Amino acid sequence: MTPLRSASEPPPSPDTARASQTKKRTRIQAEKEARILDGALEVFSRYGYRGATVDQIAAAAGMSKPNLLYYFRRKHDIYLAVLRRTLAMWLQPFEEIDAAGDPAEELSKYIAKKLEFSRTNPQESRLFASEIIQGAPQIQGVLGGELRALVERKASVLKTWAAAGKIIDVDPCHLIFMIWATTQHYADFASQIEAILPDRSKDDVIDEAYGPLTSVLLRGLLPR
Amino acid sequence: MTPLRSASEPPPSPDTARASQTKKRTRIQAEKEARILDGALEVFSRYGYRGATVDQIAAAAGMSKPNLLYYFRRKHDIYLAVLRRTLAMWLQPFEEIDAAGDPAEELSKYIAKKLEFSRTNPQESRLFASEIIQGAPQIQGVLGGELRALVERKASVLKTWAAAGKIIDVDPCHLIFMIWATTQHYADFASQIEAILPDRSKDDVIDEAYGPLTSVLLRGLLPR
DNA sequence: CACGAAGTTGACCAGATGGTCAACATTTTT
DNA sequence: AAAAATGTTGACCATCTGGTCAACTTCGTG
Repeated sequence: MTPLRSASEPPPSPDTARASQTKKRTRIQAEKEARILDGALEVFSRYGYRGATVDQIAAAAGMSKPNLLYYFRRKHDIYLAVLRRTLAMWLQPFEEIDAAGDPAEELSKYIAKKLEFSRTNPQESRLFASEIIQGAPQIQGVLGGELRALVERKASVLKTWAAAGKIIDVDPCHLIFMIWATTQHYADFASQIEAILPDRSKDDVIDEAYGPLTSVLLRGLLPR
Repeated sequence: MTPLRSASEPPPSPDTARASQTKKRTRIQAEKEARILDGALEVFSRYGYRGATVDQIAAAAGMSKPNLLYYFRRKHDIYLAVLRRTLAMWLQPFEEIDAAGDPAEELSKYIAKKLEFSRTNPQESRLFASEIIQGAPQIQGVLGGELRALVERKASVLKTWAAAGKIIDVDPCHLIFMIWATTQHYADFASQIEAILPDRSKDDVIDEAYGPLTSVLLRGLLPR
């Protein structure tokens, strides 16, 4: 199981692939690597790791396969790079929950941010979901380390709020899961939603979702 | 796009594969086909359609590849068969929501059933999720047909309840999505949950989830 | 038990896939 | 402008994958 290195750490071994070089990047490197990550996101989010092919990714990135492999020597390296980028985006709103803020406002802001993420980054959401459904083989470490610590920290914030009578007193982890599940659903299960509500655009559905989500979750969470 | 045929319909063309024969099935057929579907569920739910290999499925079913292909001529046929079985299981609790029942009780029963499905059939849940994340290429028809009609019917039940002041008045489709998302989360994202709550068993987590889920959702849904 | 039907498999095939490499092209540096 | 570094690619290879087939074994039934 290859661990996820942060982009700033040096590569562990000699590696001619350009994407792993820590020294200065050329203009072309930066541009091509960005295109590759975008193409890879598209393909991996649709087919999962094993279902995606390097040829597909190269085509999506608008370059030849050998050219792509000049920047990322292995399919696996591309996957780790997109996954790392995605994980960072996924985590950010969660970190921003402010213990000092008003519970109702903080939670409704968090719900709004997660819903907005489902609108603007559905592929990232699906890539993440796909990795987890498949047992999170590549990011187990991060989930059990960084994410777990973060959840514990935020859970204790929710506990404080509960102790102060500001929200109801139930296991905060499950509250967090509820928010994750309901908001990510609009990205991960978009094709199901589209089939069920064919007359409404994806954007409209997410606009509509905001009301029911906040009203049910906040009504359910806040004391009367 | 191959449509999903129901198991009782005759095959569309001459087909020597045993699984598609409508006439009498031998003892061996029934047994082997069941083993294949179980093995296929295991593999497809873990790797998705493209990521799964026929060899893997054969191994999981405890037989040789040619032997497996004697019962299902194509990988695609196996996939459709498991998916069909899964879809039926997935739909059943939803159909059982009773318009004449008490809203609070009906909804809490439905939540309990879905949560129980996540406990007893996590692979089915993940297979279904995987298919939908990948754009539902095989079951678009069913989603836009049967499921859509079913959702419309149940949505109008919720609307009736809302009109009678028995639940709050928000778009019922989004309420349904909330219940689906929160309950399925415990199967689909099990590996994430396990990483975050490593001390609790899967079964315990689902036991714990029942309280927060019903209390938040019902508090959020029912009038004060 | 005999005979046809059903079930099983090793060997095989064509195409797809991840990855390499030598040769060539372009960009950057001196 | 020449040299060095960086970027690009067609052709190629080993392996994997879905699927076939002829030969063989086992099963059900009169």
